Amino acid sequence: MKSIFGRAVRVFYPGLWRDRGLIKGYMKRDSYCGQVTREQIGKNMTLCGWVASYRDHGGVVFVDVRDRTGICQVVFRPETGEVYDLGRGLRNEDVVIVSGELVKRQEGAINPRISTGEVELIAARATLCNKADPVPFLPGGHETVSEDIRLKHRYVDLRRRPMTEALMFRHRVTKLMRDYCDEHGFLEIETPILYKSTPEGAREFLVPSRLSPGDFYALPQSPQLFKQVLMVAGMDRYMQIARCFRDEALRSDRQPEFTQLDLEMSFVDREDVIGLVTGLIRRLWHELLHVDLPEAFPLMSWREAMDRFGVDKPDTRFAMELCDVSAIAGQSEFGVFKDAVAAGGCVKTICVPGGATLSRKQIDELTVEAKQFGARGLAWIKLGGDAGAGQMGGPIAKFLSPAIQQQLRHAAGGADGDLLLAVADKQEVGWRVLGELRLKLGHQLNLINDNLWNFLWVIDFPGFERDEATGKIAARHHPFTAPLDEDLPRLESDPLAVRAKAYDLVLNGVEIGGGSIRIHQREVQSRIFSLLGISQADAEKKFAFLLDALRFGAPPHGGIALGMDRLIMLMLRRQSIREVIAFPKTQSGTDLMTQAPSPVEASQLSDLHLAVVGLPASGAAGIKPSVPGSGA
RNA sequence: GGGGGCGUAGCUCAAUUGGUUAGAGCAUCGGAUUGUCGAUCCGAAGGUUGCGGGUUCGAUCCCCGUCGCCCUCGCCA
Repeated sequence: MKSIFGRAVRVFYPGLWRDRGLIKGYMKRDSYCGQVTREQIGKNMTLCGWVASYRDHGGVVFVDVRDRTGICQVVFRPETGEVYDLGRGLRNEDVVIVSGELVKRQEGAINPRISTGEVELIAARATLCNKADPVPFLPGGHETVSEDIRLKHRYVDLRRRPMTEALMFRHRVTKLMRDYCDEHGFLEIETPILYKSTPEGAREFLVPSRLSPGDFYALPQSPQLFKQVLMVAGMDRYMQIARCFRDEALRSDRQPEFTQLDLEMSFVDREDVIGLVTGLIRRLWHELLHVDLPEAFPLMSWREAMDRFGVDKPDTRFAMELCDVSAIAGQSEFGVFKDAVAAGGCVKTICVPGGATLSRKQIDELTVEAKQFGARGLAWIKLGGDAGAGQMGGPIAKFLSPAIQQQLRHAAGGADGDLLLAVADKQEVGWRVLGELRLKLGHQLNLINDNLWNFLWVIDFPGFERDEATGKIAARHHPFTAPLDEDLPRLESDPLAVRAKAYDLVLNGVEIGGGSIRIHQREVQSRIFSLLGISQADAEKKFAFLLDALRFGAPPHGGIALGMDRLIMLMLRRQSIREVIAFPKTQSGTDLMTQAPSPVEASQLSDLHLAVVGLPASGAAGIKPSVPGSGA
């Protein structure tokens, strides 16, 4: 059999091993534990791995040996002397090399629960490479170990089957992405990690410069500007599995450093990028999940997404869509509705199927939720129920005439037994509140079919929005996003109505990627800058290199970035991206295994011309608890 | 930065209204055991109840503070 690693690894130190009472012999792995099969019965082979479990019957001893591919049972027999003695001394997570004949298991001793359960290796030679201390938890255990323990001893955690599989799966995803991009003419090009600070958007990690005292690099939030420069440079198509950094609060689907599949293409329009990425996703699902996705994913305008689902990343696996009933509710005698519509706002509803059975307490909880998202209150109407068939119940029903009630019921598509929830407010509040309640209720009422893979492209995003705090116009995506051609004339007259050539890829209500066609004309770029209140001087200062590049021959170009961590999390149906990242950080940005971040030597600080100031009184520079939770 | 949950043996969890020496399973150690596979049986060892303070005759339990982890809102062009 061919060597797995393609080269022999010299690890044989006879003297050392003999001193430790180990078995002599030079053995090189020729098989992986999880890959031994019936067809190999009768062959001699050598396995390497970790002791997953041992069962000592006084005579025969069974040891399950595990490597990243799986588990194989090894049998130690008394007649093998010192090999047997070694075998019966093995404990969990000891590292061993075992050679012997692969045999068919006896009748009745077959274990159908593991793929190698029909065979076993009869140990003829064995080497104990390293005795393991008792591990904090067993990788094969059935109990759920708390996440901080897992993170602290990640090397043990990664031996657990689900984690090993996640990392192997992740490898296949990135491999396939590279292959696909290569087939489509992309070049993989690295971009700098030490980058220039561009204080738009997310907070950046800063890196002090020793050679330029007082100056700083920043870690890139994404390689955005570099990939555009690569297009100007004529590379035509660029891809990178790129690490990105953002110093913002963490969530279960957010890490301070994360990975994107970053793409950029020249001489393309929106449809080209969408088509290419759709093809990539279809390939991934076909080859890795054995699911055939439709040839094209639905396109939905941002406006339609907001009107129907209240969010710009709709989960279309269930209905319960938003319904604007302003025209009807504005005619009613219910002051809250009437006033909201009169003030230029709206009345929106969702119809909760079977929701009439919700208790008053549950509805009150929804109201609390609604207020959290900015609503002043939540109106509710029960259809049918105590009020009688075809009637409406609840505190506001009495303000609604029979005619209005009929129209409402018809518009919202409700039937007896349903619950109407209504928000009367500004349009944005209506979207937000009902969009969030829809998702919450969708989960709560089990309306979501977990087997669906509902992809869609959200397009025609607004290019700009008004910053609530400053009142200024701000770019929604980034200031290099091209507006739709037909909206260009309105850039100055009605900027908030200008739509962008931006697109997001959404899967089951999760944004897994986004991109845009960029501006490649100087004239358009300066109009955008003046709209955003960025002076020529400011623009030069912040983005000089990009503006220069645009002057010296920029092709039309556009691209996209896919969030690798989220994508793989969804493919594997994990609850957190930490389950698909080898060494993730905690919610407070610390690494429990390495204890990063940590204080540094005073000399390191002085080399960098840095001084630590403004720490809380108790925390003098360089002093903090060394081990979490230990109080040490 | 705000809100919430959790913190007891190496791990997963118990512990009556605040009451005697804080228990169990797994892991570890010793012994038995020749077909197990979450092996089984007998025995042993293992604890600053995250840390600090307070209330009390008495605190794992109640109160305050603090640290850590998770969820969530803000935040993430």
